Amino acid sequence: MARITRQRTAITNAFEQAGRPLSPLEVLDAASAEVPSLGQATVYRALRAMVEEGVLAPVELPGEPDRYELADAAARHHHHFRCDSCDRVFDVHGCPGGLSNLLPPGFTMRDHEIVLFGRCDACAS
Amino acid sequence: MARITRQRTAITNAFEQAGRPLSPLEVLDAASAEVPSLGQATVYRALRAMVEEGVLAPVELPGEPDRYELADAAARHHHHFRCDSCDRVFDVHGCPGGLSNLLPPGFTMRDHEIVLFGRCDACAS
DNA sequence: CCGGCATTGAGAACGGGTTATCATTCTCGC
DNA sequence: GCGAGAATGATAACCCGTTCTCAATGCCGG
Repeated sequence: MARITRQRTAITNAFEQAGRPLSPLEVLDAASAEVPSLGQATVYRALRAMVEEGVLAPVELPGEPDRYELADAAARHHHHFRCDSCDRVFDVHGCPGGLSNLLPPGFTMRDHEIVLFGRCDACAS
Repeated sequence: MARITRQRTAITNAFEQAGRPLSPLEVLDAASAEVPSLGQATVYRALRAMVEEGVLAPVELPGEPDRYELADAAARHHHHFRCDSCDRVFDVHGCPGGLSNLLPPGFTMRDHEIVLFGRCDACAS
């Protein structure tokens, strides 16, 4: 995984232009505009490689296939919003905090995840 | 789905004794103590029927198969804790609130989910 | 206590997301 | 510009949770 190919460039562009977590299929759709012959095997290979390289971070939501987002975006603590209508996922910045107060006695918290569900701005209208 | 069988009774007992969300396999393990011949098809059938009857509610967490919990427990707003060590899921009562403040402009929130990760009391020691 | 028929259980089949295969194509060091 | 070998793409295969199949079992109304 060292060579810079048209396919990898198109995949990277897809993430930079989207600015939100993308599923493998969304990546395929977006990058296909740039490289029409793009196959899903290539997308999966690239995603895996980019996660190993630390360029992408996986985003997993309940009951759905993994999505991915650029690691530098993931580095800033944030959560996710999933639109009921278009199924797209968006980053949500900020965090209510105080979650450790909810823990039962004897439990210790390492991390937490918050997912909001509703309608995005495009679908709300 | 009208008959009361040993299998269904054992499955119901498993939930009442556990007091936490159970995966189909956890249900199979627990109820097998009471009905050794229990098959997984029966567990899946019973879970589906009980969800349709409104007795159970599904609990979905990122990257894992669905779990289920008694509907009356689910009726009270709560969230979930997943132990890194034993993979069990527990209910967590309470909610930080104020999540709608995190929404980007134009977005509307219908619901939210919070999952805490860490070690349960049994695994912390 | 019978008998109809819903339920069960073992195993096969399914479905979707993901990964492997392998001949072909393309990148890039030289 | 060459050539080694990495990357690609079409397709088959895989994984694993879930559902189906069907003969055997067992619940329960009468």
